[in-house]
Amino acid sequence: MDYDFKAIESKWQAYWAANKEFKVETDPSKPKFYVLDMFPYPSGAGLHVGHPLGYIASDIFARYKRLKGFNVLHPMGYDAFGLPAEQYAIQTGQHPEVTTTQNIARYRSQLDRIGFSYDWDREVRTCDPAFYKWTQWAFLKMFDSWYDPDADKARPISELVSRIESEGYEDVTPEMWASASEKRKSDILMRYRIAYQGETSVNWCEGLGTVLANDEVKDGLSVRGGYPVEQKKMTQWQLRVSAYAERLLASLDSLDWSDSIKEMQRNWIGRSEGTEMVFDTVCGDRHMPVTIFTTRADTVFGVTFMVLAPESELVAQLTADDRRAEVEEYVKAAARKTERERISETRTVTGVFTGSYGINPLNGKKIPIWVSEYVLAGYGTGAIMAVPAHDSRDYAFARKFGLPIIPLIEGCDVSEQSFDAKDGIMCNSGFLDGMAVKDAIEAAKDYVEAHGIGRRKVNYRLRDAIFSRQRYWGEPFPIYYKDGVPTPLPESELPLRLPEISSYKPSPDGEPPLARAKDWTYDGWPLEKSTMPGFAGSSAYYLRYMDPRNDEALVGREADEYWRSVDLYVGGTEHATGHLIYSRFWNKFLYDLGYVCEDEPFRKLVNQGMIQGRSSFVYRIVGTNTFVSCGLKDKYETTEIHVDVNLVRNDRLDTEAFRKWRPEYADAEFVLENGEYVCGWAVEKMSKSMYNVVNPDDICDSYGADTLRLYEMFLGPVEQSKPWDTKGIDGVNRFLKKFWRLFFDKDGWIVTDGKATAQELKVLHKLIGKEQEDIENFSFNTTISAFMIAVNELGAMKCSKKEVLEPMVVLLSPFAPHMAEELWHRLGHEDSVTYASFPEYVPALAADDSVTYPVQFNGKMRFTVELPKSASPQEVEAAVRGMEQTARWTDGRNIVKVIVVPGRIINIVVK
RNA sequence: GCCCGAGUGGCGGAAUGGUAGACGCGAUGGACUCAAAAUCCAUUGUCCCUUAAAGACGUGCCGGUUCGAGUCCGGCCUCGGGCACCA
Repeated sequence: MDYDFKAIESKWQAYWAANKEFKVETDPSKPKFYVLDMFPYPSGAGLHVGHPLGYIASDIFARYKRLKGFNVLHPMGYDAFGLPAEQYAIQTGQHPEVTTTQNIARYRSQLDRIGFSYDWDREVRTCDPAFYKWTQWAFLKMFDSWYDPDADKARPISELVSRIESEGYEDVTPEMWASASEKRKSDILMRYRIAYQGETSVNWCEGLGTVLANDEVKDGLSVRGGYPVEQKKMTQWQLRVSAYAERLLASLDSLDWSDSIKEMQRNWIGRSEGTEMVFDTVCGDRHMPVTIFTTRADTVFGVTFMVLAPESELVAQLTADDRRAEVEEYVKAAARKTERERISETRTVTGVFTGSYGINPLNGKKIPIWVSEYVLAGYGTGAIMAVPAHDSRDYAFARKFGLPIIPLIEGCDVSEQSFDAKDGIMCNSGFLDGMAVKDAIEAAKDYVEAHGIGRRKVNYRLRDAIFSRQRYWGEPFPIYYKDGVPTPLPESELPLRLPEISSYKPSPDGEPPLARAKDWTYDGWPLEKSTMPGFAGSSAYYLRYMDPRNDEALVGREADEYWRSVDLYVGGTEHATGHLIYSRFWNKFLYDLGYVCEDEPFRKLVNQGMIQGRSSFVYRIVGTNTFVSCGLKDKYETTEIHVDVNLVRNDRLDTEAFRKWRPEYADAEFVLENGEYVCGWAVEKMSKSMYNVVNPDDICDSYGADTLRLYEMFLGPVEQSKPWDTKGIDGVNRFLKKFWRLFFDKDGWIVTDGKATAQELKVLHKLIGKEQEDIENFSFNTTISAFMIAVNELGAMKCSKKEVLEPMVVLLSPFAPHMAEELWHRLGHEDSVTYASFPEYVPALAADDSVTYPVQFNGKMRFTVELPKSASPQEVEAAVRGMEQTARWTDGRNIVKVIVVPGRIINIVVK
């Protein structure tokens, strides 16, 4: 009886769906485990074989945890707002919701074929009003909160208001507040709200007609679409993520994430400890204090000039009248440049002198103040003290404009380049002379603080997140403008639904598409016209899965306290500085206000690698329609042409299929080698234009979902990127057939009730031990190898005993659930194998009774000796020393010591 | 430039400091077959050699620690990823 994967897979997929086999409820009697995949954006192209890699891994883990007795939450949904659907809408007039719904249906059918154990009753879609109600709700909470630095957490803004009313806060006095207009009060509170509106320099992308967050821009181009991005001052909604910088950094240590992703987040947060220092400045006869930030307070004696960012407000105030024209010209030129241009012109040093001077607070020296692009307005104070001897950027600037360079470290050579390293002994530095740099930094900080010149300060690179997008297909802001004052919609009005509009383009006067909506008002006042960015909907979706149909709360108390946080999160590294920061921020905010009980959303994170494409090539002889096999192509002048990988198997071209592929190849001729046409290949990104996209549906058709699952895992470690290469898929397919043949021969079912031998039990228990250990370590490829060995051994022993095979089916079920389900039922079970228990591992049954020790002399392998497993290292040594008499082993030399590595090896050191 | 990660057969990849190359693919030979497919068996790192035995050499390069290093340490090289005027 043959393994008929088609019948088996469709049968059990239907059974699982009909019985809602993976439906899960809160069940305090069982321990919980929450396994989550990063939900996909349903693109029009559908899934290729790379997408399910992480899903398969997490599904194996989820199924394993169920067998281990956990109540497993394993949901799936769609990140459904986004650019491609909107751009398609702009081109075709098709409502993005229509496209999105179609794409979701396609994704769903593709996912279903692979046999995932999702609880589909918990599906969420970010574009569903019932879902985005809670995105809007969270925004309102952020609008209605401020970050209290004393409590070090977010608090309701009403607490700040009462504090201002009674005692004032920072520069706001109770009197000021009492007499302030509504507009003025709103402006004051905007400075503190977690979700606030403010003018900043934003990444404006003309090509997309919207602003973008920092993580949506790479190399000066938009990540989506690759359009140029420029800096523009605009008033936008923002999230005060920077208030959480320290907490986001500190709790990274407690997370079970890969070092590389934690490091990426640390770099993105960019904590830097330094000093803020006040320099007095003179512009004509006006004096003005200017604050700078430095991490090298020890180098103040080497300051020879100061630099302001072109965008800094200080520039206008510090420009002398006779320099004004030139400075303004420079500032304008800098503003005109796109981010892209600034990057491409890296290291070309530009700048202009302001005509004013700063006074070094430590030695009273007068130093010129310049403006240059290399100083950023958004970091620190937008002004720096320049120490050319010990900072490479200051050095380049000083060289270009002929400014003095004063070395501060004994023996350093600054004739060719600056000395940036923080080691050596200080000189030319007054009271710091003779100190080591590290001590001097601290001494200088102490001095500066003691003399009221400045204070210690920690700066972060992490910026607040720009939260407005000038687009249609996103969550509308629950905000309206009453007399021009941003006012939150009452919670009872949520969700605020996206209005229907006639065209998805920006309005003729350059406003976002929502400006086209009829009657986009609340209570007679205009509603906010921008929408939220892509990361809004994905920031708390993991919480919604816990309680997806709750109309009263994002997540109910009971569900939250049971499921708490995600135990295992699987997804790609591309979200390291976007989604994974925003989600952590969002979660910490909700935690501060008591809406969730865990401070961190994702306990353990596994980043699956990318599956690249493996493109195939044919070689056409120039000017002909004749194609030459790869090995012979050097004998002709040829052009390399991508050929659809689905026409190629094991690098051999199906020439008939090739002729039918395209009309122009219908009469193609071939020059073969050994009767075959061999294709060339290269690893490239999987994409339509390279004809290297492999659809999982095709693999399911020809090999089955179980083979696909096994093969994707067998390809190598989950975390590693690798090209998809169908070569080798026969191996795992063969394994499944062999497994099947333990149960069936050509006449049918052959499983017997006989008692298992010690040998057979050893094979079984070795596998149980190995699988348990490997799955916990997320090492699935080695488990599959162990499985292959076990099946080969059982096959060789002709073992068809139920006592052995039944646990084998359970062991197989996380990997090849369809086959396991079929066999499980044939073994007489009524229930799904989902409810089986993971077989108990008995190490004694897996153990060998004797061990073959390799014996080495001075590390050189000489012979082996077989000793009982139970022998202690001392007994092993005694046994070996007992053999010492056999002199030829030691060549007349004496044994110095015998090293016994238990269970492993014996090494005899001779001299 | 800075910060991570990785370099192992023809290929994908295994190896708590302990017989490197598990497992799979591919290849070669064989069995079964009229034949093919499927299946099964054997061989498969390199060199030396007619073959075998036995040996020598082998985990990017150079050095070190150790009885013993793919693994640990120091210095390079190459590739991949992230950040990039962050003072």
